[in-house]
Amino acid sequence: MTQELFARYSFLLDRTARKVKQYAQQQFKTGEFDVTVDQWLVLKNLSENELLSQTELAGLVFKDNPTLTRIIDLLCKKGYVDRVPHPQDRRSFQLHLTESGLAKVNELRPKILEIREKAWENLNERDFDEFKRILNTIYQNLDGQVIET
Amino acid sequence: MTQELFARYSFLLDRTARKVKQYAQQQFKTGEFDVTVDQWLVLKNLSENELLSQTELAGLVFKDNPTLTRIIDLLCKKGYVDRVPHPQDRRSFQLHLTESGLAKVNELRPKILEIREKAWENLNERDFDEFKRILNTIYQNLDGQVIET
DNA sequence: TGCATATATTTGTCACACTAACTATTGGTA
DNA sequence: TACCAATAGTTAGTGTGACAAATATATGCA
Repeated sequence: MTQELFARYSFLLDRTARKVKQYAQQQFKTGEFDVTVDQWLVLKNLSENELLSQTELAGLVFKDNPTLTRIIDLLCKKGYVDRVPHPQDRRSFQLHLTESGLAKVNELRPKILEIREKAWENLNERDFDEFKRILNTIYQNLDGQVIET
Repeated sequence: MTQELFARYSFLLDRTARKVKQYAQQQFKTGEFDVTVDQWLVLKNLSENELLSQTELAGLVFKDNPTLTRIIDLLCKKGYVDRVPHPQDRRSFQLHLTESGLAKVNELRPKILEIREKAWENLNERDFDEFKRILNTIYQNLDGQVIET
């Protein structure tokens, strides 16, 4: 196999992932969304799953614990999330979206879907399926674990 | 279009890009390569293009100038790169790979190609072409500029 | 010549990723 | 019961990424 050529995937992948994040973040900023792209991901998952612990949430969004700790810190400071002590396990918290956090999610959700669409101009549903398949295969190749879509 | 579904691409893309970088970095570490993944990218490009300015190099690797400044700082500290004052333009440097830097590139290149291969298990050349095409389309959609492969 | 504007690089700030080390707590088990 | 391994979360250190602002130098043009 054309090793040199294939090795470029890592460069293209990294470059595109950064562009996608940067584009979204820019839109977030001009729209004064008051959250970052990663903070949004966390908020969104919290709105779909109440009472998660930080570790559970970290698993959902595929971030490590230290990263999640800091994102939650910021979201608490902004008043979108509360850390509620777990009733049985004093090591752990149940994450709770505040009213303000829920309002934020509902406000942003449609706007963000619109932002996300821009990437798919000139691409169709088959491209999307292919893309998803390849991304997930790469992920699995390097992770050695089974993942769901 | 199934907006919600399509919007997942950003998550999958980000997750996979991080996994790819993390996997490589881990291999770099156990192999005691003495550089990070991004530092490697910079070294590699320097080995293929002598006498670049920082801005030119930044364009090649798609990093912004401040980021590149810091990466070059580290590579200088490690003795792999020198900043040579530009003979005509006193604002600018010509980046020069030291002997040690060149040796490092030659030492690492084959090892890194091997590491990069792992991602492509169960995938073929057509997948690679598709992947490249989609990544580049997304990039262009969000960038508005023409890019070469 | 003399100034306005553009360019190359650096610095500062905030956010995120990954690792390692650390605290507090839990739960099983000898 | 006393211990010990596992778990939840945090802190610290380093590297990277984006953006804005600062500095130094170049260049074009009146």
